[in-house]
Amino acid sequence: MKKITIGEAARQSGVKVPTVRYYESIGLLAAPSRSEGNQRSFEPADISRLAFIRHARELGFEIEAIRTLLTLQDDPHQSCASADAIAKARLVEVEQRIRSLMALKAELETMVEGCGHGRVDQCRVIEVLADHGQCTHSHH
Amino acid sequence: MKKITIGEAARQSGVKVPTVRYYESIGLLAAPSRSEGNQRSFEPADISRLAFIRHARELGFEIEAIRTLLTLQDDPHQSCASADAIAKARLVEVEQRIRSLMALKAELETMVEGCGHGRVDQCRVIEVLADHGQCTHSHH
DNA sequence: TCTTGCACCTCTAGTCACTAGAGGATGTAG
DNA sequence: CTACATCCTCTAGTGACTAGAGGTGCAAGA
Repeated sequence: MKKITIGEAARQSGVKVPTVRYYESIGLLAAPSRSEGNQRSFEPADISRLAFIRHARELGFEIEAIRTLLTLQDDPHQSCASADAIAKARLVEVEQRIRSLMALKAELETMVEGCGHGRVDQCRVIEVLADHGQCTHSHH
Repeated sequence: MKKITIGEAARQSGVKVPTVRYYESIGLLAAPSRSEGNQRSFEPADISRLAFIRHARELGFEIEAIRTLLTLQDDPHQSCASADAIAKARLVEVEQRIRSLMALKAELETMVEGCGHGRVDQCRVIEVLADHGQCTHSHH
């Protein structure tokens, strides 16, 4: 019976206040009931949902993927094959992203090590950027 | 003396045609001379500059960082300390990003492994998302 | 009771780095 | 000369928010 304000919901879920309103506006969260003075009044289930969304966002899932995941969660008798597929796809993406960031890290290290803190014309940072500019290496 | 069209510049630099125009519009690339019929005519130096930008973008540098890097490149008698600082900051970011992606990968693996391809109410993917939802772990 | 002051409301516009599309002009090969 | 690719400018859209203007609601202290 205690009314949960948007500020409280934000604090408990870790989602910012304007973001909660944004999620409502795009239909990721059902519009909550309102107080006499037109203020949103959330229920505990909304907090869990917001926390779910936040966690999924932190894991890098896109809003549309989260929408699917939430639909699945709303109907627990469905097969979880799609949830599994979404997570697997994300795993592949993440593995790819890690690989390319490792390559990038190596490249940045070469730059930074090579920089003797002299003038720009001897600078490895600029040089590496310019030199590799000609190459056609694959993008993410 | 041979005129380089925007299409040719795009092909040689690996930057797409509309993106070349976009870079010109934000002042990252000087406006090139024009043909009688108002078509852009680039010089070889523009191609190098575009390739430099492309490479830096692939390495995840932001446009404003690239703008600084380009200013530095334009005046090679400056100290390269700022180029070095930019690259170092980026390296720290990348290392952090790799660390959090590794954690994410582990979490996704738990999800996917645990999924017995049954119904949603036994699904690890949904469960992990919902359970960790309550926790307050640091973001990106 | 009044008033201070924070939290809430809606709405629009801005962010970043492009990308897409409309509607029209130019340049080149056959 | 006629296709047709390529070019031009312009506006608007993307994702996932974030910021700000201008106003209302509400709880606590004087």
